[in-house]
Amino acid sequence: MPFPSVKEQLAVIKRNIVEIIPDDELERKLAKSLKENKPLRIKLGCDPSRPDLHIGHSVVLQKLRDFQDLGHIAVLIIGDFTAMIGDPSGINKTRPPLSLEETRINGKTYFEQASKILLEKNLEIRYNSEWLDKMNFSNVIKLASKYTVAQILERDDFEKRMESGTPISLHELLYPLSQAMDSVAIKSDVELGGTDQKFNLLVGRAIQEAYGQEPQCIITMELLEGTDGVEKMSKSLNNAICFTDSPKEMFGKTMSIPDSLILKYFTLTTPLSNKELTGIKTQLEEPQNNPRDLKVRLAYELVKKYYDEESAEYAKKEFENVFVKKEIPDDIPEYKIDAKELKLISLMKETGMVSSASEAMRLIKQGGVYIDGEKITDDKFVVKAEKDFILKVGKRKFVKIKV
RNA sequence: GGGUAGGUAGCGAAGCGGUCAAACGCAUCAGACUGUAAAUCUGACGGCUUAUGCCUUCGGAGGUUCGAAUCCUUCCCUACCCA
Repeated sequence: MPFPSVKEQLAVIKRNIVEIIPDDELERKLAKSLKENKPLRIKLGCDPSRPDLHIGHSVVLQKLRDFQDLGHIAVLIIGDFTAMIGDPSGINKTRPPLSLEETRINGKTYFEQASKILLEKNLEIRYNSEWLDKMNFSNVIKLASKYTVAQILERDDFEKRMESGTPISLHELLYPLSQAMDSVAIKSDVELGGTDQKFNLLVGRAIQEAYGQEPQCIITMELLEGTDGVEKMSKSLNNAICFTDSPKEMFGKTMSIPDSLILKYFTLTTPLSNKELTGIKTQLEEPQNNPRDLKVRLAYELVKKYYDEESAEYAKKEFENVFVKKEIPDDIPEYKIDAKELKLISLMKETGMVSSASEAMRLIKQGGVYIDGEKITDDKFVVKAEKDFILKVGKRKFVKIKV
């Protein structure tokens, strides 16, 4: 008997989620699957236009994994079709449409990263161009007839954009429907998503019903704020901790999150048990504890999860060295220079530490540039290439200059 | 199809013939203080080997003027109202 009891399953499923809609329906589906010994199909859609996964994504991926562990089928939908069209939603005009090939490549790296969390068994990967690309205009009209303008405009961001007068392209109104078609195509029983996806997920229910299917349950999960502590984590906002970040980066970025997020990060992104989480909560409330120490633990856990214990240990040590003891990190990029003498400004530009000479100048004047630990304040400083040295720019950029 | 209001640096938003590389706010970066936290303070924030200098910017293209983000023509784009 592969499936645990409904009760046991629900206990796992309900951990760290915001909402199940409708609650009792999920229970029924689980009971039925148990009775028929047939796994549920759990859908998660992803956008391959940005192939870098971050720990914000991990929240929902982890939930998908939970379902896998319970014996259900995870259906990962790569939204290559959508990515091919591009998503010129008002603000995001710059996002270029991808070619089919690019979406495949991204889809692949997406999967590679996701496999840090997902199991290979009980996994089905589907590209939505498989069915969406085949729809002709009459199919689209038929689909569009199943939902009303008023219903679509209920969506929060549409409403806001209407109010503020930002443009909404017609095809954007169709996106929720195309996502809903994915649910129809793969006959999903449950769809996962962040709370911001609630609307889209609900449309999925309506459309499945309109196409004569039993509607999926939806499960929404908390969104994770980025390292800035305000905006939701996103690569383009530059506040993301990515799966592909090096252990050191991952550790450092984690250390920079605001205190208020420590518990949330622990809860949503680490495998700690409820009991351990309670312990952390208590510690955070006790004033004699420095929240920094808990962040160190958090950063350690994260690196351990995405790499291993050894990397975590190393990242921690490096962090202590560089930022607490103000020492130079072990491994820093190297750059070889040929000239015997070189203006510091040129060097900074050449090594890519700054993007313009003006910026270099500014940094020097502001006291953010060090050579072998010595602050350089003269913007006309000329580097003499006699021996190797370490150039430090700003808080965390180092380069070793080789002669 | 008709009308109205608009398009300014990463975003928001002033400016409406010279003193505009363009106020202000946010974001960003650096410095101080710290726990690479928050808050706060200081400074920077188009480019140029930093200059009381030059170059490129105010939707696009032309034009008027000694001089244009500011005026004119035209084109493109957006929202709103009417049909």
